[in-house]
Amino acid sequence: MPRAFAAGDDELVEAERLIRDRMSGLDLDLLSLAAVSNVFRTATAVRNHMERNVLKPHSLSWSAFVVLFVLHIWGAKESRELAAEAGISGGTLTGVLDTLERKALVVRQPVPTDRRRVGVVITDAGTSVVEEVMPAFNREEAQVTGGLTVEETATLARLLRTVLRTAEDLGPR
Amino acid sequence: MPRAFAAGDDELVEAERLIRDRMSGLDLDLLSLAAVSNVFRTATAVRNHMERNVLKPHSLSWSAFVVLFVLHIWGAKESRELAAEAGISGGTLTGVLDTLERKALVVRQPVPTDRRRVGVVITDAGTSVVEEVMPAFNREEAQVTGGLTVEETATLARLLRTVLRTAEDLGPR
DNA sequence: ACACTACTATTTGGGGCCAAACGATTCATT
DNA sequence: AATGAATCGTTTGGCCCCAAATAGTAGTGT
Repeated sequence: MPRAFAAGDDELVEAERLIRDRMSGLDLDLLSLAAVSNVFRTATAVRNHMERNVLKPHSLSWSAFVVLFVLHIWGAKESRELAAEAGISGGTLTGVLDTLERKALVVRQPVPTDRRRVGVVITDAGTSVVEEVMPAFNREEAQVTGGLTVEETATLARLLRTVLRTAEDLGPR
Repeated sequence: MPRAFAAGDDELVEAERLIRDRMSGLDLDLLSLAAVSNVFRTATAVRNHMERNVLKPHSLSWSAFVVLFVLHIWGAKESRELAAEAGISGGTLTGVLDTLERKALVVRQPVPTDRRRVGVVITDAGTSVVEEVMPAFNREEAQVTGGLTVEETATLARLLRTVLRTAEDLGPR
């Protein structure tokens, strides 16, 4: 929803004219600005849409669903890997797991061989939730990409993967 | 960073095989799943990169910077529009403005004609920050899109804009 | 055995985020 | 003028988020 960096491809909207004017002295790469901005704008819009229409009815946060999804795919995971897989920090995962465990969608299990580590297992209730939410989720995904052809959708995924790799390889530095 | 929905175009990674297996009964549209997932993954990775390498040195949050940027472009804005432009809720903006005002980067001003409304003006210090951060920000944007040709970058922006429009038009329902 | 180092999940502190409730103000109808 | 609805920014409550500090555990070398 942020209109801040609004920028299409051909159509030059008022916002971008303004940006160009106000930033003229700064010698910016407006093309990459538009692309990256649209990544954020799109992600925000789609995520809001998903949270409101799919997740909220189940009282699930985004991260909670991702964690549940990962567990459903992989069966069980230890905290450490789970956080990496879900793309959140360890400290955040602790809170998310607290919430999920309170709802009995997930269970923490001590690892016998190493008392530092904690295993996480999805419960039957948790599995039910994923299997109920996932199709609805995917239905919305198909909706939001409905304006693209199949080829365009594939292209979009490919181009994004390239950017993703670059960003990850760039690292924190 | 979330590897959860990892999915490229041609290369079938382990994660997607697993997803296909575990979700085979659910009849999912894996193409739109891959595209949408990559939007999130890319947004998260790039945003993390930006926050760590560009924003954090200035002790700025993502939203704080967007708000500052909007104000720099438009000069001054009222709360209501500012929130819409920055893509955050009114309640969130209140907090962000508190933070920005505490740092003297922004000032709240009463609107004479309507005592419900509040105008927000960027200070000289705030302007300096934007003009200092923006080029660095854009440099990183150019970096992360460095793996794409100019045509591909433009295509990416265009495809995303289509998805963005669709998602916004879909609305909350 | 002992210290040292490295790793684990958790806690802490400071924000950010939203929806819903709230109080103040304005507008519309009467 | 007065009442009622609409609109504004803020507050509240609950969750998410991270980085840094912490406590507990395991491994390593001496």
